[in-house]
Amino acid sequence: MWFTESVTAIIAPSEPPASSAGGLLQLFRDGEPRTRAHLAQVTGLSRPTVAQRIDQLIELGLIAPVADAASTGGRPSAQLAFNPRARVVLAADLGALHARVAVTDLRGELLAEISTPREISSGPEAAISWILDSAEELLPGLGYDLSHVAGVGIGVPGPVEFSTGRPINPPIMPGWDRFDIPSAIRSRIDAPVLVDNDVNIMALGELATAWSGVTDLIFVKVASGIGAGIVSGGSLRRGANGAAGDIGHIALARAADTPCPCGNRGCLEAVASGRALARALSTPEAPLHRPSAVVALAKAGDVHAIQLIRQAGRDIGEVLTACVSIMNPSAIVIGGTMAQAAEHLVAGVREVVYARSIPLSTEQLTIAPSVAAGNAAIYGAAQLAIDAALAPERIAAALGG
Amino acid sequence: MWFTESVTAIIAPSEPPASSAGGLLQLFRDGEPRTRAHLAQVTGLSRPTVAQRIDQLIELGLIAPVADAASTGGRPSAQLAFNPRARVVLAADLGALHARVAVTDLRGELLAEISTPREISSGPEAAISWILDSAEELLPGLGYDLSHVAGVGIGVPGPVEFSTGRPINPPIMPGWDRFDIPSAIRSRIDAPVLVDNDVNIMALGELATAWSGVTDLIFVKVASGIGAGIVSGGSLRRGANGAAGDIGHIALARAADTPCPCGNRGCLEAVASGRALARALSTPEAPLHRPSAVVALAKAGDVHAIQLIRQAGRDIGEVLTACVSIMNPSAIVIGGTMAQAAEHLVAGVREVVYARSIPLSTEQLTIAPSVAAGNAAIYGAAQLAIDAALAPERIAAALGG
DNA sequence: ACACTTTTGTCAAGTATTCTTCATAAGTAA
DNA sequence: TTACTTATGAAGAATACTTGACAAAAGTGT
Repeated sequence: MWFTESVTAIIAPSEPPASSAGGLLQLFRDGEPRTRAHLAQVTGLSRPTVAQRIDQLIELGLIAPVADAASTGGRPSAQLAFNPRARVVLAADLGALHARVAVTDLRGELLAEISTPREISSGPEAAISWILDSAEELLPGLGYDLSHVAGVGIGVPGPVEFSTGRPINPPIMPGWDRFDIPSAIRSRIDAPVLVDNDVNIMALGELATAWSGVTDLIFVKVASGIGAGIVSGGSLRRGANGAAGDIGHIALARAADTPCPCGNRGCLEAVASGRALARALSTPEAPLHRPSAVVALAKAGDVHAIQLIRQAGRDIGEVLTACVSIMNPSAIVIGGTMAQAAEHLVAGVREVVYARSIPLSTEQLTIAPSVAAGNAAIYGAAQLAIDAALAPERIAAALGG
Repeated sequence: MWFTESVTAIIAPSEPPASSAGGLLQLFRDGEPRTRAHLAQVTGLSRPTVAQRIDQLIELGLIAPVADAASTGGRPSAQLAFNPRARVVLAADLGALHARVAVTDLRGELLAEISTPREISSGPEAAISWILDSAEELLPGLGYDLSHVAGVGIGVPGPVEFSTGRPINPPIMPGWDRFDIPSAIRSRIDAPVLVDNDVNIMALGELATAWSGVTDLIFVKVASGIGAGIVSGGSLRRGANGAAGDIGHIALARAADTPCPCGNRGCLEAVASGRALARALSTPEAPLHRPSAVVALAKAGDVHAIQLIRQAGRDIGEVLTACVSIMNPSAIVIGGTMAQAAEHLVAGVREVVYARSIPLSTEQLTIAPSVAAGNAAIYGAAQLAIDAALAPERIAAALGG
């Protein structure tokens, strides 16, 4: 059954020919301008055909002429380039205690955003309304309205069934269980809506921002908790239940006796998360509640805080060594609140990973702090939306309708 | 650069339209017979178009008419089915001390095979010759010759650069480093040649044999050493250096002080592999050299051996718990020599994995001994060859030439 | 200013592919 | 046997793509 369906999807005519206008558009997504002659050459299509496809894309506004190329002795080629401002996408990052909505262009460039403290526990209806209202607030100033939104990407702090966009038993999102987020959004926006958990979204954002060309990457978010987004073979791996990358609850020898809120003992998260560090640094006189407080101490030069962060890096490195052996990635990126003290954290991770792994696995391995940093989630959400919005089948539909 | 190239590949005309004859063939690979009308419906193509494609496939012999379907009141539909005997593939499994070659049909059914003790250390030229000579010995009896070989799949006991089919720094394959296996085979067989390490091949074999429909599976080979083949999102993940799945050298708390031949201490393999168990059970009077000897003891009811195997299962389970958290597979399959004592090994694995993992990850997780067992490698090699042989672009080429 | 080069854009014709239509074949039910 | 149903196969119509050609555009060099 699955087989029949999946293969049907491959050969169904709804899937446009790979060399359609949509396929041509993919070539432009790197932002490089191209001439029609060049396109005809690389695609193998004839010039009239390319010209016709290009006309369609110009019609949609997705491609626009730019300054001509330098002449090579005769008439200079007219150059065409992707027009990322033809439409916009909505990117939303919902955290436990904050929310952020951004409008980006089709390259993922941030055009405007609203960020506010906001509790996810106030429920899905309110959150979705807030996203949509924020969008309607931001768009006019940019010269757009809801009808220009080509896609919506949303990150939430919990597990999500990606195919339906519904949170599944999220521990910190009361009222969200199996709530149909895409339908709620689509009541006011006619565009694809993609929902994923925040860590996956951040992995995508980091990948798009700083690691284009990398096909195997692990993004580790170290904040209150610890999680990872796994990119393998060029795309995000979500696993059978969308639970892939949940490295916070892998057992750590050093943590054997420490209880973890998950019910087990010895989880990585129980000793190396921002929450754990905050607790360890708390004194009755000066209790610390947030991971950011730990970072602040470290930045202020507090030796104890720095030592603890470094040790947390080692602990995380211990678990990442297993990840490296299993996945053999070419990059490990450390993000999340605690990565604001990245130097100490990354140093600890490197120390352990390079010491423990077999040479073949670390030969091409880079371990680095997140480049996208605080913007990883919003960039990732935008990326998810853009990929859906510019998929060839969607372009074909736009031309057909 | 990478981007341009990969997208070019997508839209290049050499890539046949998804609805080509080759695409149609994929529908038949499940073995179910189908009518032309049904095909037209599921593909969205018109009946004459389907008929023409089918004619091409019949021409190639890949599709053949079978008994008509029951009439539904009028003329009964002619049914068509995949003809797995149109051609054959060669599957080879080279181990450290044995070698095996099989001829299978295009469904992976074993038609004939040769198996022999053979040292991989005798070098690549001799091994390749042996494979080819064996093929020429087996094929005539089946009514085929080398020209009917549509693909060759080879498993070797070491890391391989899959894209080129060359072993890379293999520890136990002296003389094979960077040897171009596909070229050597192609000197006598004009067909795609795929080479991969034995564990990956076994994972594919197991997947094809017993887990069709499963997209996320971890196959663990427990023999002299310990390794895993990772299937995620429906295909094998090899990682950045082809080193993915190397779980034998993940650190294990219980093994902290045990030295491992890899140079590190505390590797899983150092305490839970067949080699380690054989050493642990050896006495000066009765030294054990092979994992199979350990299995034999267990089968004979030796309590100490059984206890050790069970503990090895727990140790492996410890590492697999990390794998489960990272990949969230829906199946873990235990294979390799030691899996001949599967009940004890799997019991140990289950004990730890189900105890340690978070519920969401284990919700749909099956842990089971290999079904393909001793045939996993040869089935996997066949599968690799078949997939390459029946790829749409190859069908298109066959029709074009 | 003028000839030359090179690219673009477009048109007409030719080819290949796919769809539509219709006659025919092969069964069932009365 | 006859009427009816359904699948098949072939011919013609429609569509999409390619080829080749050519005029126009926009540069360079004299």
